[in-house]
Amino acid sequence: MFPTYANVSERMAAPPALAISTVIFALRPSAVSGRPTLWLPLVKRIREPFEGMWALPGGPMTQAESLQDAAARNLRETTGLAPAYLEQLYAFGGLHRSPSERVVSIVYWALVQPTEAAMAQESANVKWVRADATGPLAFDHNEIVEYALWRLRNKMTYGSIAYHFLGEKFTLAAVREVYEAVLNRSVDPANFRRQLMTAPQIEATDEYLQGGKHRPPRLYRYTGVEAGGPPGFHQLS
Amino acid sequence: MFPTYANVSERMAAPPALAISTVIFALRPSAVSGRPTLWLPLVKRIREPFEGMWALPGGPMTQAESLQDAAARNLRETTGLAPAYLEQLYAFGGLHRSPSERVVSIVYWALVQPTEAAMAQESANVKWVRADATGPLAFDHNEIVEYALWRLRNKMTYGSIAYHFLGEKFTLAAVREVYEAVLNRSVDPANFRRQLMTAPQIEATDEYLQGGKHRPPRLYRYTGVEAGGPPGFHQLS
DNA sequence: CCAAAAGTGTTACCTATACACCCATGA
DNA sequence: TCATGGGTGTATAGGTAACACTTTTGG
Repeated sequence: MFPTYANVSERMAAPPALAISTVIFALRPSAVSGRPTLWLPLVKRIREPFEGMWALPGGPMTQAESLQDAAARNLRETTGLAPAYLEQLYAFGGLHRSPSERVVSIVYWALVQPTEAAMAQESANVKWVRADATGPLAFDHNEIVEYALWRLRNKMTYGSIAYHFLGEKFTLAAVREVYEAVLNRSVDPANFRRQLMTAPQIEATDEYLQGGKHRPPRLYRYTGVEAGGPPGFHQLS
Repeated sequence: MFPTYANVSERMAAPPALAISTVIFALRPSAVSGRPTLWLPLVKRIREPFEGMWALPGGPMTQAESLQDAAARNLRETTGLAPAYLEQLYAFGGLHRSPSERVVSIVYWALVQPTEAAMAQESANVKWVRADATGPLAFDHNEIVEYALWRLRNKMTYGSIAYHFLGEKFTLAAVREVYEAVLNRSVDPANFRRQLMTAPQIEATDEYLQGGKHRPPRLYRYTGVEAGGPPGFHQLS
């Protein structure tokens, strides 16, 4: 099963195991308040260590994929969705993350647009939970989720990733609800609207969202690109 | 030398090689203008691939060290200096970064305070170059340096890492010169001074820097901590 | 006294924020 | 018509940038 080494020094020089994990965020209306809240999927561990506990989706790194591709595949297999946003979070490599062997995990975080069908794709081994109430997780995954939340909030405050939670067309109120859900505070609708209007990447359509109880709001479109990385580095591999 | 595998599928499942590299920034007065500029150390490759070319300091990952420790050791061995600032940059894992085998590199970036002695620690296999003129490097190291520069500038604009380039006590003009060197533009001394003064982490001493040609400037001290990570995550492993 | 950097004062402008107000629609 | 969210107007405060000005030292 494992490669054998001729002597001790070769064994010491062997690389740690390498794994990929993903923190996948989606926005879903709360059952109680109806307002959107942050959710993420977990998978149940079916072997030791931490057998039976919930953990972030992930798996061992293979030779044939780039890091980004491995993370995207991981996301697809877990949620059935294509990533609207995918970015590297951090490489975790502490000595005692896993009790059995040394594992270095490269963690990605993603935003997906929750289709009704895909969210229902739960099973005995996959469940979605609120991001702020995951319960105890395997390995150091609680820390990882906390850090991912911090990065998400940080990017949200000045950045334009909010749109990746939404579909092609959206109301400005929907964008505001994304902000409120992620930052966990209320935002003045009037000022928020003006801030978005000054951004050249927001384009008004001539459509209105019908079917609401009140005045139909105008729909807008996001025309920016912003891949999951710093500007000028279109595909960091 | 290399472990052998029983069949093809096991070989495919073998992990990629794992390496650590560091981008080490130091500020040194330019030979021509006298103003401080950004420099970094390179090492000459003594084996294939890219034998004879210059590359970032680095080496294979070992079982016994955390990622942070491995990077710190790497830095010490190359510069002889302790890191004033050390933070993970990115994990690079493209399929064709190395022509021979698949390598995933976890790259750290560091700031050091250049002592005269340490900067002189050059040899046939180690040289310091200006960060904006490294020449062609081995592997994808040119991209990595570019990305590290982008992160450095980004953190500098709002953050407090500038002090890690300096000693314990410094003049406000010295801080300004750090900004100007990194951001590559001039900064208004009057406004810059006021911005720093409002920051509570800057503490005035009652000492003045003597020996200059003009009015002796007051010395200040930095009392913040800011480890190399996001707030609340004191030691991401 | 002069040059030059240290350090202070003043003003214009821009943006975040608070909040009053009108508009359009379903019920 | 009323309730409610969509959308506009406006006054205020705080921060940034530009730049004139005073202070203090070495030569």
